[in-house]
Amino acid sequence: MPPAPPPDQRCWLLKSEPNVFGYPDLVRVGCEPWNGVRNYQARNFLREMRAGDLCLFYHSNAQRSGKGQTGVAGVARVVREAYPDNLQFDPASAYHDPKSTPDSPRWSMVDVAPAFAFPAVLPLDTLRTLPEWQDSPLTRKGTRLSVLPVTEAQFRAALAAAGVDLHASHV
DNA sequence: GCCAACGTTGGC
DNA sequence: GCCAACGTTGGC
Repeated sequence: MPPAPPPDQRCWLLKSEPNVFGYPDLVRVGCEPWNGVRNYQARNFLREMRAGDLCLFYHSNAQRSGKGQTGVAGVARVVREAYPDNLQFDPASAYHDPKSTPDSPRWSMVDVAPAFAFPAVLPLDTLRTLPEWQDSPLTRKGTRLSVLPVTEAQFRAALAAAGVDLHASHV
């Protein structure tokens, strides 16, 4: 028997507006199809996700909606790998894509479930102060990807800054 | 293929 | 509400 391959778990960041769907909503529903992504680069990242991958759950635009601070609210886990986004075929949806067909769906989604919440939202301002996050698209002005890869160092730094003990979290 | 107009994102 | 910085669209 060959040795088991090393786990190639990757880390990601998912943006969501908390007034639309926040981390508490994810906890409430238990599992959520991450649909509505309509950017090719973000879609490609969705397709790279593997079951078990961990995602920082980022609350964007939180101030506007009075839903707390903008920043990372917790960690989600990928529980189902990319499959066709249901909304692209729904004419009533704002995410309907008339150019997409069931034969060759253009857009994908994954299912995510809550892993653990941060004790408090880790503010974007704090994230910006972390050396690991200096070069991230998230902290650079004008980059608006809603799905983006995060390095393991960035992931660990975020958890540390949030006061999360990685070992105690059963990640 | 170029590029101006337009729409969207998202911090502030 | 403002607006910078993108991505997309569509005329040519």
